[in-house]
Amino acid sequence: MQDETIVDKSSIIPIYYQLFKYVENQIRTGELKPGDALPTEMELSERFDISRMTVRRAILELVTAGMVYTQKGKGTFVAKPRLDNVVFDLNNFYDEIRQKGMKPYSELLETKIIKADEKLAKRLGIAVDTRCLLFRVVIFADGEPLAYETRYTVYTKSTPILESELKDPSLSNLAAAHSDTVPTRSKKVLMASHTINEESKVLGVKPGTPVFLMIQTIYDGDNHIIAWGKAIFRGDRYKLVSYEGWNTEDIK
Amino acid sequence: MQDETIVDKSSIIPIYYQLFKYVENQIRTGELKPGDALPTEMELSERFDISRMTVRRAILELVTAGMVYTQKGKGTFVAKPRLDNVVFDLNNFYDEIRQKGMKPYSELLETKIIKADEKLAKRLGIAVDTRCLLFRVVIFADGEPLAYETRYTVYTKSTPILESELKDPSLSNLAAAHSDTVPTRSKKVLMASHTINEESKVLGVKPGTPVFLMIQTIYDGDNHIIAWGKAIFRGDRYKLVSYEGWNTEDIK
DNA sequence: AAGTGGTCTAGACCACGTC
DNA sequence: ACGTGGTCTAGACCACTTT
Repeated sequence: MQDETIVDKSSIIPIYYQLFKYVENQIRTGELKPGDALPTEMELSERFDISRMTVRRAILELVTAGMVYTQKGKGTFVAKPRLDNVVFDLNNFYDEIRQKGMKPYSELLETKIIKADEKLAKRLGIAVDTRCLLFRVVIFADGEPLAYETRYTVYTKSTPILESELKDPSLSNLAAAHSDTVPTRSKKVLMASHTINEESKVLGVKPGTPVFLMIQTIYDGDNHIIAWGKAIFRGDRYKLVSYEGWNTEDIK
Repeated sequence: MQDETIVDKSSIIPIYYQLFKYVENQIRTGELKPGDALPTEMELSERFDISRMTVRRAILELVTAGMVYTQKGKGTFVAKPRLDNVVFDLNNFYDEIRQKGMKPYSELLETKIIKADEKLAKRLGIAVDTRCLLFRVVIFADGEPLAYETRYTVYTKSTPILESELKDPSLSNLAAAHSDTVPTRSKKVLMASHTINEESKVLGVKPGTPVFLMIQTIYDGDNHIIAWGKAIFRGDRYKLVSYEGWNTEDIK
């Protein structure tokens, strides 16, 4: 009992991928509906005359894609698309701007070495008066100011500030260049806010313009904070888009 | 040549998982640094006296976790943590509120059947005057208004509006209940904005308070729009948090 | 030619759920 | 007792990279 019309064993395309696409299509077209059981692994193995391990590889891909779920001792079932979750995925400003077909450019407003005051010392988890590096940067898209960032790193290495850092700046690069340890983790918090006076001037907008406010903290492997940053970006120019569910390619 | 001190073959814990954790730890502690090559699959297989397929399973987990990458014909290498990407992952309001230890509750301001005007018809991709269902809901956390949602769905089924829908409302549930087709995809756009008069009153804040504005569109399997919604949530009460890199559990 | 990861096989035993 | 998915083995051949 076998069916070669679906799976071509002589094809260059891996068998597991062919089977994955076959089942994916069955789900997409509604032939298999949420809650329905898939054929058992043995059944698929026999039907297409392929080994069970190969079937399992295909099912693993479906599980990873969130389209099916398995239950030990029971079977494999079609999942309901989870549409109530939202995932906003964005890259650094430079890549995001380029991706939209615009030209990124950044202007360094200020860079200096300072001694940490109480507030900064707390943010970086260091002692007061520790030497720190301060950066103020404005990021432009096609000549228009889009974001305003303030960054701090501990300045332990006395490394000179390189031109290259100013060209495509990101907090983690900054942290990597001026720290003894390797940045491995980051935490970012996004809030809705509006500009105050200084920020309005820098971004060239009216005071009170809606903005996103993002606080970033970068950690090394020992969970020590090695950098802290605040980014403000214009709500009228920047949107976060999220696609959820199956085969979201079509609506992008 | 084998080493049983790392991998315990008699343990209940799967071998591939033990190996995964072992390598993960080597990377985490810096014993293996970004760019370093992992031992070859054959080498790991012989060293721990386990089959190559099991070694591959462990490596697959590391690849999925973004900690290593493979190159055909060359080897497997430790990846650099990508810290410039941001992923904001949030559930529906009810789950988010519960997760923060607060009590969610929603109040239905209005629900009625309307005929689509031009603007709504365009948003839902339907003809003008098509019958639609309108929902206006305020969502509370511990008695304090947090979000204000306006939702529209095409009203083809004449399904009665159930009490259960009002208890834990979400746009996709609404769409599922009042549409002939199954919601399988959604698009959400997040913007920074501020309240206007009506929204300020409903949320009990001053006009001009910073808010997140989220536009949701729900599609069925044929990419027809079956629901559209606008959600406004308070910027002073709601934050989006994102963790990136390796082992972000520790800093949560 | 030798070594690497990518795919695939045909078995095996296990824990779990159902009957 | 039986069927299910979860793990594991000891081979095999392939495409690719390096020597």
